[in-house]
Amino acid sequence: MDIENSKAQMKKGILEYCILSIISRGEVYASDILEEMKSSSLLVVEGTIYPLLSRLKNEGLLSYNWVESKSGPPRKYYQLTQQGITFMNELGLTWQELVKAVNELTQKTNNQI
Amino acid sequence: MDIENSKAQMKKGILEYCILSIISRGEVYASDILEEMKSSSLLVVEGTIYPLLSRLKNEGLLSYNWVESKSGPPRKYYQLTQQGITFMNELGLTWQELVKAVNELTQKTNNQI
DNA sequence: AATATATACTATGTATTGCATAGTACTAAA
DNA sequence: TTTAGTACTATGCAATACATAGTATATATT
Repeated sequence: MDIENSKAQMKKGILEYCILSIISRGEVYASDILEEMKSSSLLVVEGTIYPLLSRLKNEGLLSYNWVESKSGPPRKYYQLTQQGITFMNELGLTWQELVKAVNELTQKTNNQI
Repeated sequence: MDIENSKAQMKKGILEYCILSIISRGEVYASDILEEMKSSSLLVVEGTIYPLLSRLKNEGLLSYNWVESKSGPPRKYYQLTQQGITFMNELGLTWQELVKAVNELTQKTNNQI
């Protein structure tokens, strides 16, 4: 039985919310997001974030500008669309409800073990 | 863009923890768990819970006794194994760390929007 | 007694998602 | 010109929740 796998499963569903949240603070490109997630101990890798950004863009939650870089190929700087902002706020509510529900459910337990 | 889907994705990774937690309070069978989850606004359905219980049992986190029922076929009453208790506690730690990390990450944001 | 209904568990297939991996393309240093 | 670093793209795999259909048992209804 692998705790690492379960840990990864827990993380899965909230990546979307975290990434929208990071982008909402100001324009960033993929590597900025990777950095930010790493520093929050929510490790993510390239293979995860690029497809996710593409998906969110295709769904109309994000848009981007190409920006030239001095140290390599151009970068996609992402920003939230109006729809993205709305969606992020809904995810925030969902997250809070989830935390509340899980904490209530599991605290009943901890008192008895 | 479907908020319901994202909501479902968030829920995915924590079901395991919730179910172990419920079982740790005392022996229950599948329908008890379904009831408990529903009353915590963490809706789950049969098709989810039966395979999950089987998986956890095969992994050695749960064991069960057959108990006769007056209103239908016999029931599997589950309990945690020692390994299951250990694992549940690890999941609890993981959950708390995750909540902390996500809240810190997203609160930075909310202050600026 | 025979059928219908409710309950409980089983089995199979699907969709979504994170991730591993390999590949392309561009810039700058060596 | 080659090498290293950076940024994005494309493909396939594994894990999980869920939909759906099916099997089996006990009680209720006729």
